Amino acid sequence: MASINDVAKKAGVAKSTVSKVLNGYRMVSDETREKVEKAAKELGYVPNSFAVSLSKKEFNRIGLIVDIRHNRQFVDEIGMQYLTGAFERSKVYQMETVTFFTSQFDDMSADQVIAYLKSQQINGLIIYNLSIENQNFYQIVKEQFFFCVLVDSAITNQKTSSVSIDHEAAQYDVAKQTLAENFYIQKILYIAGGKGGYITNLRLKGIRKLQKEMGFRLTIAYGDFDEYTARNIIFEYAKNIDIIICASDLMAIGAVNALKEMDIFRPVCGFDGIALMGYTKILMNTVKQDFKEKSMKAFDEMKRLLEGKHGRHLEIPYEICKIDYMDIIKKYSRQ
Amino acid sequence: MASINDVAKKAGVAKSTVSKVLNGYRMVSDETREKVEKAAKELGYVPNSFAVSLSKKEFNRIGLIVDIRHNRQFVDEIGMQYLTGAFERSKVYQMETVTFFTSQFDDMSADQVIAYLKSQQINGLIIYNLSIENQNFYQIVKEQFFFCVLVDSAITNQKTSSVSIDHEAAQYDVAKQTLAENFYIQKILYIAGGKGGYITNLRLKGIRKLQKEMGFRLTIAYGDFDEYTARNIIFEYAKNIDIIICASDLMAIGAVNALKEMDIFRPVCGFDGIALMGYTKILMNTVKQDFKEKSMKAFDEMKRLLEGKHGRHLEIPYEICKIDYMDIIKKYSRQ
DNA sequence: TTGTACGCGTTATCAA
DNA sequence: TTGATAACGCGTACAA
Repeated sequence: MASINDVAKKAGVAKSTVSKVLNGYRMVSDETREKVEKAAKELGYVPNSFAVSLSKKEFNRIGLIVDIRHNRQFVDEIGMQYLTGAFERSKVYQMETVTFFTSQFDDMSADQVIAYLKSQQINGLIIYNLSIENQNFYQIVKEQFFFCVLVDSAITNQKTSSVSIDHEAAQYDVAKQTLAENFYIQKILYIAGGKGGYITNLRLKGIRKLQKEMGFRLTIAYGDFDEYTARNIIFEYAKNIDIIICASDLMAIGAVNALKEMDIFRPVCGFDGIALMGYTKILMNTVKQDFKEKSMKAFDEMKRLLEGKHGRHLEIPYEICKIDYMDIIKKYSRQ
Repeated sequence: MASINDVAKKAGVAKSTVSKVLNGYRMVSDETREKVEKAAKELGYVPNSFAVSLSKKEFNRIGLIVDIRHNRQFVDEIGMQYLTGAFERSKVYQMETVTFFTSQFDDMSADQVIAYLKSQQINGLIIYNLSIENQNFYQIVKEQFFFCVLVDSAITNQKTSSVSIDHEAAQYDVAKQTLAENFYIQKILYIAGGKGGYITNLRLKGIRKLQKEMGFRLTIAYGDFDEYTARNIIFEYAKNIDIIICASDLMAIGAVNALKEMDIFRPVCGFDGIALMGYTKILMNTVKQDFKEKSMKAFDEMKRLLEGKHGRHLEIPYEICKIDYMDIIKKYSRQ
């Protein structure tokens, strides 16, 4: 790899001059500029970004933390959209990005994680779907070791922003709509996420608010965002229930499939609007979010934090709809 | 951020001594070792990886190139598994990894891509599912600008290895098995991938080999690995066909759904073994690969190349099976 | 066993 | 307008 010294030698100038030319300083004669540019081109010179960072004392790298431990299909699809959104923005802002899956940190303490990230010169973290069990990152966020943007969690502090939809309102809306489409509803089964989880509690608040308004009987079970668990919950409760509201599409899919096996019908609604829903061929209400858009917003917010602004909460829109198979395959078709 | 100088000052030793202690040199007295370790700990010292690289002249970063332009669901699921596999290995080998989606490079020339990657100090590329249309990366691989490992393509040269299953044999096997399960098969429709694609041609070879052996009538259509396209192909051809062999699960899913709409039954088989298949509730033969395992093998191979070994082709095993919904949700359940 | 001095590739300052 | 030189943080011969 040709270095700036090689270019300088070839062009017959000092390396500081090369640096000036290549960084667009204006106080250079056209003659030397041409000499330098020619030499650089011929040598295929590309500046060493490590040396640039070192010299400029700028080490701005953003870590993308994707929680990949569970919710396989769910996370697959959403995670990929998160990444594409972030990558797109990182290119625009010329900020370097490093991707991590939380599973990489499973056997580390918080201190070790911090040391590891710092050694990689990371000073900003975008954390997607931080789950309550992830003690390490909760601590990292709280103690403000890095600038953080949380997607779908909602801690904010001086160095931390959060980006998410209004989970409470969304859960309220999707449930209400589903109820409106069905008559004689008395008993509702709500399959929540993980017990004690932040998002889980917000969504629970939404369903409770609706309960207060409409006065149905509410049974709550925790499905842990897990399809298989939701399935078993259905087997246990569904017979004496009129309708099932799920805190995620994946659990809703598990629920519908269990109902089919029981050979009974109950209306079900989900949450997230994942494409997988289309493949089940079941048209049910769900809360659709634009994950890529959300991720781009998160990146914008990171930039703001890096510029010294104070952390804040950002809300993004959602939509109640049904996911249709044909829409999905057409949307992603190459035709 | 504390630097090595700060540690040295605090410990009252020279920075070279600090370096020696922290890098495990043995020729240090216990006394100074303790002093240094204490100081480092108190300051929360973490070496600057940029400076380390610069000093050691080691810039080993591996770029992971994921082709994300199309095959949405397909790529979602598989891409994520590729990434987890690579990340796992990168941690073991202590090699830094940078993730790219090909869409980031869409508006760049090959030279620009090379310059960009080089400026990021990348000298190894693991390229997943390089499609024939991706001229840039084909050129990059061929002209050997970086050490490359191709997953599911098969160029090899001095600096390039490839890792894949035996596509020809796999296509042959899955088709043969599917035929064996059905009688009176005369006319076969083969929905291939992209015209002229490397993998597409290999799989075509497999089906043609079977045709020679068994003597059925073979119709070939190009589905472009696209579900929607496969669907339309079915509408056009399926009536006069006994069985449908697809070069990907996604196309197979599109095919089955189209058949259902036509209200006719035809045996179908797929290729890849993706989890999505389970959600369609259609039990069909497919070629199952372990994508994570494949990605780890690719990383191992990259390490080999970096050590100066010659590029080569690596074959990994596959399995003919049916993807069952219950297996899938149990496998990924947290219970 | 410890410290000095240099080099890695770059930018920035200041003198020429 | 250009060039020498000092940083940036670290590793490492080599000298002490």
